[in-house]
This record gives sequence, structure tokens and C-alpha cells, in this order.
Amino acid sequence: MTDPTRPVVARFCPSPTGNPHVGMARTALFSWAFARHHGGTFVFRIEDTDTSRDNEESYQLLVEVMRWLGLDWDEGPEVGGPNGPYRQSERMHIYADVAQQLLDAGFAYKAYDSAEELEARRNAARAAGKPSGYDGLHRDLTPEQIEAYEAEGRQPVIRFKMPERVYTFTDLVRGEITFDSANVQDYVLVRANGQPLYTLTNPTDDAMMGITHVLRGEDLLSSTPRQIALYEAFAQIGVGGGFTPEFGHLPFVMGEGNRKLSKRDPESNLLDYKPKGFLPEGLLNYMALLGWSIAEDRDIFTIPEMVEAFEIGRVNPSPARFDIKKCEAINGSHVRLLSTDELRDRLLPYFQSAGLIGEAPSDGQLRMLGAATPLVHERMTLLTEAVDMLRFLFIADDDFSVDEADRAKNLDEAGVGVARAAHDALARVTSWTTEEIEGALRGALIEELGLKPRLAFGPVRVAVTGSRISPPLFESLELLGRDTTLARLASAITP
RNA sequence: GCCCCCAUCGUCUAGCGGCCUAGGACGCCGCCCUUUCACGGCGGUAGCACGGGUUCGAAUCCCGUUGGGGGUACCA
Repeated sequence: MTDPTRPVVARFCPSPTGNPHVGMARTALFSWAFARHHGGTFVFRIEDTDTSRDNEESYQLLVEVMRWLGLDWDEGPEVGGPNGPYRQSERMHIYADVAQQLLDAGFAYKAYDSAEELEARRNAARAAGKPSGYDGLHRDLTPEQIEAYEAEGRQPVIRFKMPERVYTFTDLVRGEITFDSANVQDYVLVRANGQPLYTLTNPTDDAMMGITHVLRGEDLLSSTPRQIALYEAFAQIGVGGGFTPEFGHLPFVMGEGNRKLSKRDPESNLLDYKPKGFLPEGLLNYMALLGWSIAEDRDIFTIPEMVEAFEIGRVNPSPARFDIKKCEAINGSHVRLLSTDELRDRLLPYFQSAGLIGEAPSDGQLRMLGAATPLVHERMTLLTEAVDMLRFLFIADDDFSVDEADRAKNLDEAGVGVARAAHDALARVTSWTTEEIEGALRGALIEELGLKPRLAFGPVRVAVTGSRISPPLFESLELLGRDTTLARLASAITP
């Protein structure tokens, strides 16, 4: 399937419009994994030729997201490479030149049809049960006709002249696909105003950058024959390396309903994942599962494992629905895969942005976070959950408060009594360790008061951590410290 | 209209002619573990769209139907 004599060069080439989304990242991931699996080159190119839609901020975001995900590129913006520049807005002169060559060699022609004429003929073709694309009327205009149109002041577009034949290619994920050029019409390469279109810029760059494998969304499947025809023309006029790349069309990532995941779907915005507490490797693992699987009974894997195992031919051609629940579950598994130290390091920025730890953390804060991390390691699917669970350890005394609903449930009259007993018992503890704390509390509440553990520890938990749900209690108290623990119990007793 | 693609539990998937009374995961429901919440363990729920072929044998191959999606732009 893959020409062994030619090293793999794959690419990802988004347009910088709007926020980066999940479908885009999945395409990038597969293309990247394919390149890495084959030890090839991964090219990152920005297709910013549509000045009305593209913007710089979006470009920055794209770069940032690729970096966060760890999808590194060998050639592209910020890193350069032998076939740059890698932003199409900086390559406009190249497209103008290629278009002219195509014209000179007779592979393309100028068409003067007006929008109205085009539409009228399109409707007529449709009504007659024929394909509705361009009918080729201006393919062979005489010099007189051209002169007449020019005299009218009409600005021509440049159209590619589709050869009449059947195009068959082997799609990397779908197998053999055939299009008859009777259904693939002469298409526009350059607008009347001189701006090149995607139809020209994308294949031109792929050819000039030596791309061997084009992996992209299935929405581009039916444009493949046009591009193959263009590559064949390129080979004639000496643009690129003289070969046609292989194509693989990836299935869509679906959102709600039978639609592609779009801005309307809240989970499509890639920028949300980091602040929500997703690990890049968790998100990547989940996205990989959208159309690909590593083994029959396994769905948690590392990115190196994915690279090792990734085969484009094993990608499922049917669309996959994005399921945020499963994405979170996968993320939780990756959290548990982290070492305590690694998790602590990943947690730090979240505590900082929550204002619980300063931009320049003190040794004490760092030690506290390190000691608290094991308590929550297996209790979260998203990193942000650690912030909520451990807030009581970092919060200033003045800012500490108890959840009112939990107070009502656990610190009623009986609960306050329990808290008082706990306070008195803990006040007598001489060595403030988890073991001593547990011993004191069990002795006073379970043995002496005869309480069930749930009723014994609930009030203490709420009074000290502020919530009915917390990390393990005795360890939490040890970390909180004797003074703060006693103070919080005291304030729970005396309202 | 015309062209192309797709079709296994609610969802993601394994399956590439016999190993399938269809396996795993998420979700959901029980149970166990348990100081809360989780984690973990055990069990359960639920699927080959339909109709024809081919074959000794089909979820797997072929054809058709239905359904969904994409293209048919001077968007990408």
C-alpha cells in the first residue's frame, strides 16, 4: 500500500478560522501518528488564503493547541523547513506562477461565464437529469469570443480542464474508489479577482512539499479525482516531485444528531479541554478511539504505544459520535497512570489559576500539594476536581466556609455533639499523625459514643473540610494540622 | 436531480467465511470492598438495518432496498 522506496511525508493543513475543534485535532492526530509510525516527516501547513475568514489569533491558537497535545511537526510554522514558507498567505506568488504554467501548457483555461449564466445552465442540466457542475462551455473559446468578453469587461476565472477518463484510486481507509470524469467537471483554480482557491493551493503545496500521504476528512473524498488530475498535470509541467500522493479519507467525528461535530456542540472546542482539567494524553487516547482501535480488548494506551501500533488501513471508515462521558473516563484512567510526582506537577497550574497557590509557590505550599496528591489520585477524572477536593487545605482561614446544605445535614444538634466530642478527643492528641488521629477519633466516637462510622466521621468531615465529600479524613486532618483542625471544629460547635 | 461514501449493543469498537449461543470499553442497574467520595472486584442490561444471492457454512463475500452522510461554490 505504501511505496517503500519513498519515505513517508504526511501533513496537517488547517485553515485558521475560529477556534480549533475536535474533528480537526483527530485528523491531525491520525496524520501525525501515521508519519511517526512510519518514521516519516510530519508537515504542518497553514492554509490561510481566504482573507475574509482567516485571522491571526486563530493561527496562534492552532499552534498552541498542537503544542499542548504534543503533536510536534518537522516542518512548518515556527520551526521552518526546506519547503517553506508554511503559511499559504506567504506563498501567493507561487500559486500565480503555477496557474500561469497550467494555462500555458493547456491544462487550464480562462472562463468568462457570469454567475447568472452558470446558474441557468446548472438548473437546466439538473432538470435534464444530468450532473450539475460546469458544462465546459468556455473550454475552447475562439480568440474573437475572448476578445468580445474582454471588451465587455468580464474578468475570467481560471478553470482546470478535466481529462475525460475514469479515475480509480485506492483510498487508504476505504479501498478502491472510482469516479468517472463525466461527473467531475472543470473546476475553478483562480478567482476572477486573481485569488487562488484551495483547489489550487492545496495540491500545489502538497506537491511542492513532497507530501506522499494525504490524510483528511471524508468531505474531501469527492474532490480527489480533480486533484489526481491536477497532480498528473503537475508532473507534466514540473511542479513537485512528479508523483501523486496516496489518499486516505477519515470518517467524521459526529456531534448531536446526524451532524458533524460543530461549534454548536459544547465539546467541540479544543481550547476548553485544558482548563477543564483534561490531560493531553487522555484526550488524544480518546480521539484515537474514534475510528481506530489498538486491540480487541483494550482501550487505554499511551501515545508511544499508539504510534507503534497505528495502521491507517485499520481505521474504521464509518463516522463516530463524540461521547464526552467516555472521554472523561479515559482521562481518569490516564490520571491514575501518572506517578504521584508527575500528577503533582500537572496539578500545580490548576491550583495557581484557582488562586490557592501563588505564581511563586512557597516550599510549604509545594510540600502540601505533594503530600495531598496521593489522597486524591484515584478520586478524579479531571484535574480540576483535585482543586475542589483539596481547597480546604490551601484556603485562608478567613475564606473557609462550610457548604450550607452539608452543614444542615451533618451538623444538626447531634452532629454538633459529635464535633464537640471529636474536638475534645483531638485536643488531647499528643502526636499529630494519621494513626493517632484515627485512634483518638475511633476511641471517642465509635467506642465511647457507640456511633456507626458514617455518623461519627460525617460531622467531623463537614466541619473540617467544609464538605460532605472529601479525601480520606484522618490523612486530611494530619495535613491540615492540629491548630486549624481544632479551630474549625471549634467554630462548628459554637455558631 | 446527478456522483461518491457509510451501515455490529444507547455510544465507541473487535470481528476481515467456520474459533460467534457476537468479545471489550463507556453509560446504566445490582452486589462486594468502604469513614464520605472515588478506585478496585463481581454480575447484569443491550447489537449484526432489511431482502435476495454465493457457499457444506455468512456479522464477515456479491447484488438490491432502506436509512444516514458528503459532494455537485469564484468555501475548505
